[in-house]
Amino acid sequence: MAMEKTFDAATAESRLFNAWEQAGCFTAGANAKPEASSYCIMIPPPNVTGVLHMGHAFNNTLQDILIRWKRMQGFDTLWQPGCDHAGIATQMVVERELANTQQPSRAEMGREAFLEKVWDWKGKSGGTIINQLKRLGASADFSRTAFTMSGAPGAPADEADGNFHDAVIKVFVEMYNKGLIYRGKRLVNWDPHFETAISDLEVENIETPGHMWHFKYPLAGGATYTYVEKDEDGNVTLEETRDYISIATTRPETMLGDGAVAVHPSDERYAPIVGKLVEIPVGPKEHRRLIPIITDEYPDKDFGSGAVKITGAHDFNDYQVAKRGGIPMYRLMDTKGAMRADGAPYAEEAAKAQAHAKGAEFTENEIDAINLVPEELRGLDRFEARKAVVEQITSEGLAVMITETQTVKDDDGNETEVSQIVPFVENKPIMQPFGDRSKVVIEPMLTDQWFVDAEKVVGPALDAVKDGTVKILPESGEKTYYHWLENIEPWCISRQLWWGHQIPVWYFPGRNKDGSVGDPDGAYDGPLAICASDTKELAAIVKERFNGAIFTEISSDFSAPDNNPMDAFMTNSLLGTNEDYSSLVGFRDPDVLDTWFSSGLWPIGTLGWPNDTQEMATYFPTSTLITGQDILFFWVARMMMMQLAVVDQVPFDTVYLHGLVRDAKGKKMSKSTGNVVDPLDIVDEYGADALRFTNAAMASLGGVLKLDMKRIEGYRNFVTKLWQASSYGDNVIDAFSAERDADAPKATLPLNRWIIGEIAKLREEVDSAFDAFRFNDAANALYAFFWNTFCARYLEFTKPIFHGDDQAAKDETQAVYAWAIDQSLILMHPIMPFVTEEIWNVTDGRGIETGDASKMLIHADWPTYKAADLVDAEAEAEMNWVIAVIDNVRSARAQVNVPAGAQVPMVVTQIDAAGKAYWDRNEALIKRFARIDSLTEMDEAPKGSIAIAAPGASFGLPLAEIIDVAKEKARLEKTLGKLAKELGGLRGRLNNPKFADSAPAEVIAETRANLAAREEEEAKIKEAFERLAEIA
RNA sequence: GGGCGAUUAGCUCAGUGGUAGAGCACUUCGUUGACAUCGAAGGGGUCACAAGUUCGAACCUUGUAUCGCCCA
Repeated sequence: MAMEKTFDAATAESRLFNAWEQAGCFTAGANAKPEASSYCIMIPPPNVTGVLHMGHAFNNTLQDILIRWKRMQGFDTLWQPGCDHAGIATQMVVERELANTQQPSRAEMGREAFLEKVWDWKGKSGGTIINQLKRLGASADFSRTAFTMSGAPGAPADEADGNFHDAVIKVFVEMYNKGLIYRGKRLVNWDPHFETAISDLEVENIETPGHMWHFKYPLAGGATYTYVEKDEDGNVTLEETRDYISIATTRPETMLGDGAVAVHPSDERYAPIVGKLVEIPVGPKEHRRLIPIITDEYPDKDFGSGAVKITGAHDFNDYQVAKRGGIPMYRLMDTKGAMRADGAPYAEEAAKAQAHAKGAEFTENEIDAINLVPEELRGLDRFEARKAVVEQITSEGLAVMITETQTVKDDDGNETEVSQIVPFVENKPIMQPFGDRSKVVIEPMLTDQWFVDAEKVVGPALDAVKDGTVKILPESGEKTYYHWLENIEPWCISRQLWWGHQIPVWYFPGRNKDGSVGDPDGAYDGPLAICASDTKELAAIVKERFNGAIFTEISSDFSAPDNNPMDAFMTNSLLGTNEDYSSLVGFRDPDVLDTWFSSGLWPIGTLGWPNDTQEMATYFPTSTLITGQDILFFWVARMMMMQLAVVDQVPFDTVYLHGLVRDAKGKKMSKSTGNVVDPLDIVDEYGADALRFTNAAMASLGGVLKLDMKRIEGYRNFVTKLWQASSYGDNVIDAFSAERDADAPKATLPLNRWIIGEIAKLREEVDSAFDAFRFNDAANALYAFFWNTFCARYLEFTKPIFHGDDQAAKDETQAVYAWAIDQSLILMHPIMPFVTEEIWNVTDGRGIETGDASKMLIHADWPTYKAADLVDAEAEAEMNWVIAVIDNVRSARAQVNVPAGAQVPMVVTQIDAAGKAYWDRNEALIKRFARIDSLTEMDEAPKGSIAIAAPGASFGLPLAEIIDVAKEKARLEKTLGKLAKELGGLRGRLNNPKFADSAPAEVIAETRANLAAREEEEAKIKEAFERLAEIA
């Protein structure tokens, strides 16, 4: 059947994809050879609320290239797709939908009903991004699409069969029992909008306009000191008596929770007052707290006044200082970021804090219970409180004042300078943390959270990369990996959300034997906590531990009416004071696990662990992970730690990291800049193959990814080129009618022997590029081969054969042409699956219409032939000679303005035996493409000829009457100039005795051969130049 | 401030010690029967700078400058 004029990507893509999917081409193990090794890629699970963006398109193109390549090679492949449940993002999406459809809010409907809504939403809309991947041609095993919440309680029937939930819970319980997970009070990123802790990854630090206020903290009891400032040379520039220390802050509202003022130990200005007490200048005057001046390495002497207030509960740096110095950390805000309104009146609370400062013992929880917000600020939003605090301090005269001079114009236009004393407030940009979803300012907050003790599990993850078990590409990624893991922090894994894996820990509040609040064990001041994988296991633990006590659970949804954790407290406390419990009432921790905790188990969780599955046996450890370098820490490192901690094996052997896809100028794509490119728009306009080829060509190791539309257009043209060359084979030379074979046809013509060898070289190049994850090298090799070698040379050179009457030559060339196209399609298929499959199909009706997967290109055998076997050096030398003659003639003609269409005569003055043979065999071809009508042998070229030098031969075009002699002279002079430069370099090297001594023999031989060739060329051109000089 | 990286043709980028490359853009020419989403022929680079190692450096070392990214 004749090929259409052009490739219609829009209709072909969906038709081909459906045919592949229906024929089961993507399923695990499809096209595997018997006894094949396995090759597995885990998709980095996109967010279930996500839509496809360029980053996904790039990332998944690379994965698909590798999978298709390995699948064609006969490996037992699995590309495992799926999504993560994205706790915060999904809750946000569903809550927004509830609001838009006038349904009750999350809080109104309660936890259980809300989760039902989430599952409904997931069923309706959760598959968006996975379906979008199909538009790219992604050949993942969609029948295995996984979800990090599958199998969770409350999951609908179609999500209940997965067991990701079991895996997550089992890992938590095991790590808890091994002491790798603990609960504690620690500073976390708190999102006041969603009222949950969030991970560092979900925080965006953005520079925003802010203010730096300067306040005076008076020394206690009116004490004074001499404050001295010196310049670089030690000269005194300021000396005065002060009764205060000056503090600079961007967050005055946190002053209420200050625990100390810190200065650098080497700061001489404050040395006299270190250890003294200062008064926090806010709050009711009669209850002002006193805090100490301490030393710490953290303050920067040159920043602000050099003195820093320490608010351990609301700042990450201060937290470290407070921990080092044993400074109390007072929490000032509630979960919404408003100033606390709980607790006793301020006077009472301030007294507690002062008592603690003087040495009274308080537990962590007791300190946390202290509310140091004065009555008039309680309940205010933090930004409102900030204004109020600034106002209070300023009105009390405790702001640092400066003189500001302004020029003012009066009504008559006279300018006068007016000075006034104003509070010192610097307007300056400050880095502020924002929640990436909520867009509100993140509040560092001291809260109770669950943590993985990362330090205890980091060792094996470090070793696996250090000893080469796992490779990270590009190599610089390994350095970053070490740096982070060697300085690892505890990992906060609890989130105050409803959508997620609920933490499998139950609390049993009660009363200690001495009557104090505590757990039924009487062990410590928190409630008793028991970790178990489910309530059945929990009941067994309770029964055994408390002499046969029955376990009764109350709901942990304390937002529900009539449900209060105090119920459990009351019930348990009524149960007597000895160990004879008959029943214990507990509730489950309401928090859920960080989504990354489940994503961290993606490799084993998707393969069915903890069950002993065939997939685990076959595909784990997996092979290659391709992901963005921005989640090296958050995901890659955690997968390493968790898989090693849980199954004692690395999750993959190679990690390929890539950067962010940017616009053509290198700017980040963002909605606000308006430079976002939708990959599906590109697919619509240029076809998926063009986008994929662009992605591959951009993917140099460690390279920056700049997406340029011009480039996509160029690769769309390449798709067309491939189509046209195939259509020439089909419609013009009828190459595809005969039977063909995977092996190269027998060929006698040098042209055909040559292209077979070129294909073999290409196959090696493509394989070694893919092996080394150099997708760009593979793409460039394919592009250069097909455009410059196959189309510009081979295809053109077949024309004289089909215009001639040598039937044997025609038959052979048809066979070789068809084979070369087939091989090109195979080698290009991983990068451009659609157009290649379509051509494969229409040139032989193979597979797509019949649904026979074994005849589709996607399951064709990847070739293994070697250049060493298929390259014919003789044929190669001959074709290179022919090409050199044609190129030289064309170039010379163009430069001296011989009309391109003119047929001209040529003379040969000298030619060696090889050259003669080459000429004789390729005369028709050379004449056609060099536009030569005759060749005459002469001893000497006619005066005024154009000189053509070829290896072993000298030609001339006797066109004295047509050409511009001056131009020809200029051309030859230019060539001689270039040659002279090259010759100089080559002779310089060869004449240097040290070069002969130190350089490898092959380099010397190569240099000599090169010199000889250049010298021959120079001699010919000089001769021609002299001949030309004779006539002009 | 700490860590990682970059600087090569007008633009976007390859190039891990042996004659500086590609694509795009540019100039000139072209309705020769695969293809104008094309063809032919060209121009264009002190490889950021400086010093060093080497027979030989875009490439290795050190420093400087500028620019990114990540973490504070």
